[in-house]
Amino acid sequence: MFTVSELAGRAEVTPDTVRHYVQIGMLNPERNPHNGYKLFTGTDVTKLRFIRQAQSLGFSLAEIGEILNHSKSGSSPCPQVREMMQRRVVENKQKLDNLNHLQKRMEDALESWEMMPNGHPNGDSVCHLIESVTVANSNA
Amino acid sequence: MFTVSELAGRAEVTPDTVRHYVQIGMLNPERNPHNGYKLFTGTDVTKLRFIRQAQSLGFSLAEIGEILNHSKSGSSPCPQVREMMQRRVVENKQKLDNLNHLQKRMEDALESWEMMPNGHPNGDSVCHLIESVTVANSNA
DNA sequence: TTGCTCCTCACGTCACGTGAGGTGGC
DNA sequence: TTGCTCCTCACGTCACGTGAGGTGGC
Repeated sequence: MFTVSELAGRAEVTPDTVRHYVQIGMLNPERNPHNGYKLFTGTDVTKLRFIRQAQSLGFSLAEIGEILNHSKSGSSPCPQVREMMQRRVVENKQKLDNLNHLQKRMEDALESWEMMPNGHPNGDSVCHLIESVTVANSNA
Repeated sequence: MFTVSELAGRAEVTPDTVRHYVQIGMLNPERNPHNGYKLFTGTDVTKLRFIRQAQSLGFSLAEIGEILNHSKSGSSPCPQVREMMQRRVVENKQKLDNLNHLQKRMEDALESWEMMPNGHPNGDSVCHLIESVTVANSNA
């Protein structure tokens, strides 16, 4: 049985992260009846590492929670995971497109600003540099 | 003078966004003494459009607030804006790198999973698909 | 009177980090 | 007794969106 920081060390997270996961129900430790300390098992180590691994693949805690619930019933979460991952790939591609567009707009702006003087603000203008940029249709 | 939704319409934002900006002090309307309604000016339209424009370039409201404060003194915010934009370009490049790495890891994972069977969870494993992926050093 | 808009709280989002105030273990 | 860890609130982060409950304008 491990305490909060023993578990945290084994999965390379902070103790506060462990406490957070307990609070939102991702981890359900027993308690030491003498002092209320949380007590984790080897399975919790596996579970916590799994959570971190899944996060590094871009899954949200909510998604990981679903996978965990599914696997509690003993059935394989794998088909579900394959589907979720496919959705995530598509979403991330969209995000990359947005960020690439943003990057281009920022670089173009910087370049065109090189030739422009510094203006002074008035009621009709705050900073003509920013105002000179073409309006975006989509936010990043 | 414009009401909340008249201003909102002129800058293509929702009335709730306008109220939010008032609450955090980005916009400081006068009040109609008879009913407490917020009253905005043409300068507020310029300002709100500026805020949206800057946001579309990736500036945070806090950064935009700084620019706005600076320009209130009548001095040019432009040199500051050039610097901030350069920082943002670098940061965004970093973010793009992270997301590209994530995308590659996700696509590689999906591909390698095609050959793998669906496993069943136990105390040592939750989903071997996810666990089979190489651990990431940096989170996205 | 109806229907639209306005007003002010105040909570929810996402995944923690960071005090605050107090206690157990060695 | 000291120093480290543990515990439980509870607030802050970012930029709003969304009720809740009530009022003004035409």
